[in-house]
Amino acid sequence: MVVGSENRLLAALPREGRRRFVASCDHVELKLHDILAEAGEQIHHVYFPTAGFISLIVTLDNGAQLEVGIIGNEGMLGSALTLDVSVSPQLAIVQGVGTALRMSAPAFRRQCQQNAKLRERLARYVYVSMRQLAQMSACTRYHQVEARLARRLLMSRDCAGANELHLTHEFLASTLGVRRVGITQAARALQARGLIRYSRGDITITDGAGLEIRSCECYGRGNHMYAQGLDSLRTRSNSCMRPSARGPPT
Amino acid sequence: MVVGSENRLLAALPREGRRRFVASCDHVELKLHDILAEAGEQIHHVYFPTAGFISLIVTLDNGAQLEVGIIGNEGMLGSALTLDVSVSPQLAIVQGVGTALRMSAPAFRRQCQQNAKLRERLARYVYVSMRQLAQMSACTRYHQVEARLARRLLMSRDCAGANELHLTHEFLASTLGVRRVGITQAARALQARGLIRYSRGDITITDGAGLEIRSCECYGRGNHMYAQGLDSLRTRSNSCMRPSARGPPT
DNA sequence: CTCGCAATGTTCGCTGGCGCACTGACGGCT
DNA sequence: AGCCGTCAGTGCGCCAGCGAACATTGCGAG
Repeated sequence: MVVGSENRLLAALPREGRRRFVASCDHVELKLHDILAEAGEQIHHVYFPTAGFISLIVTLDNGAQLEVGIIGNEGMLGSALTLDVSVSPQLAIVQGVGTALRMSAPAFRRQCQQNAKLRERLARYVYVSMRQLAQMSACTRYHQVEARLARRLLMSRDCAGANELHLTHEFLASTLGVRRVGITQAARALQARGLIRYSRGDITITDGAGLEIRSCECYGRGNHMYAQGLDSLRTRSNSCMRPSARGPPT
Repeated sequence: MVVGSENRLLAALPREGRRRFVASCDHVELKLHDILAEAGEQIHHVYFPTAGFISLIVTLDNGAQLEVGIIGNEGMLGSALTLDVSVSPQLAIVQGVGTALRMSAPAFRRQCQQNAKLRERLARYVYVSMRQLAQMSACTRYHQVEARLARRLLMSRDCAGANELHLTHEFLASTLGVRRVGITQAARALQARGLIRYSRGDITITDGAGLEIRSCECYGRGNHMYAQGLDSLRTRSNSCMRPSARGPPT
């Protein structure tokens, strides 16, 4: 398969189990702004993105929203089912066009029951997700807009697998929970340093390494969490805080 | 057993399984500032508080800390083990003196393997924890100090099972990730409304209902999540956002 | 009784981000 | 051509919370 057209959560499964799993899936397109799950509603399908990404969004009573996580080809939407809960914890919206493997909730339950290796992988994924949520909390609290923007752009890049992104200031503002003007300022600062270029919804990362430096530690930590999730968290006692590659683009 | 001396996560287990489970536990005291787990380190024991509570804390590179969750008698410390991961995701410190049932990690793994009902309960708990983390993220981002303080006091009350709390401004500041001065201001505002009284580390909630009104929605939502966790999340499609009682004190 | 310390009260200037409103630029559609 | 919608730039007043001091109070140890 072409690099990037694979879901890395499934890629780590043994060949045979993966074939059976994928055979029960549909290949679907992720269209911009598709709502794949709503907070508190039943989960009908699980999604394993192979390209593009999905935002997980918390909505408060006053209507304020905050992105609490994104799901790219390193993860899945609907992991609550692995916890035997069929209610979606958050709103899930496609924010980066792409494709995904989709499976119905009942079929997914059956696969989980039959496939121990799958269960194990997914349990790890849930664990990593929890760490990410906690890290995001602190990030949102303490880090400044410019650093968070840099982090978010890098994460988008990793999901998209390309340095060219289609993200408007307006959208980035809503995901980071700040004003659009705040993004404009931060983006200009990054552009002034030659790290990105942008125009009318197209953002190009021109210096990924530089952007990492301006981004907050949460980017590296996140990568490291996923990297850990891929190998043995069971036995090791890792120091757990060193950044590492989640897979820079082509 | 005396009300409040029970861990509610275990209380929901069938009588026989619970007896076997508790038989493998030690009864231990939770002493103030005991560190029960460190971020990235091995989990040696799991804890089921029966009184008091444990803070989960994320630490950033610059040393800034933020409490991302608390564990009282509705939960457990070490749930990562149910995900087959033995590395603690966060720092866990006793912030409210009390008692807990403690079990070694290997024994806990065995119990999980043998006891399907236990696994089911714990999976639910992990799910609820994830929702809480996400909610906290948004709360920390958008809600003001006074409302967050009110929420935190109510949560402490529920854990302690009493309206008299022992919490200094300094401590509350660190958990909410704000300055001590911010707590002083917020606490004075709450006291002026006659909702609490405090002096030198002793805080008394004098009007719990009033405090709920001043607190942010996250308090009610949290309670509702736990309440849901106790009954069937599997089949229902709940609207999921109505507050309800998590158990006001005696 | 007194010293020391923990806990709380208070002040002052600062700043990051907010809310709002308006402007300008580009591009697709009719 | 003209229009409209999307996207970005700018200015202005505002405020919650920050950071850093310093003052006060009450309690326990010696």
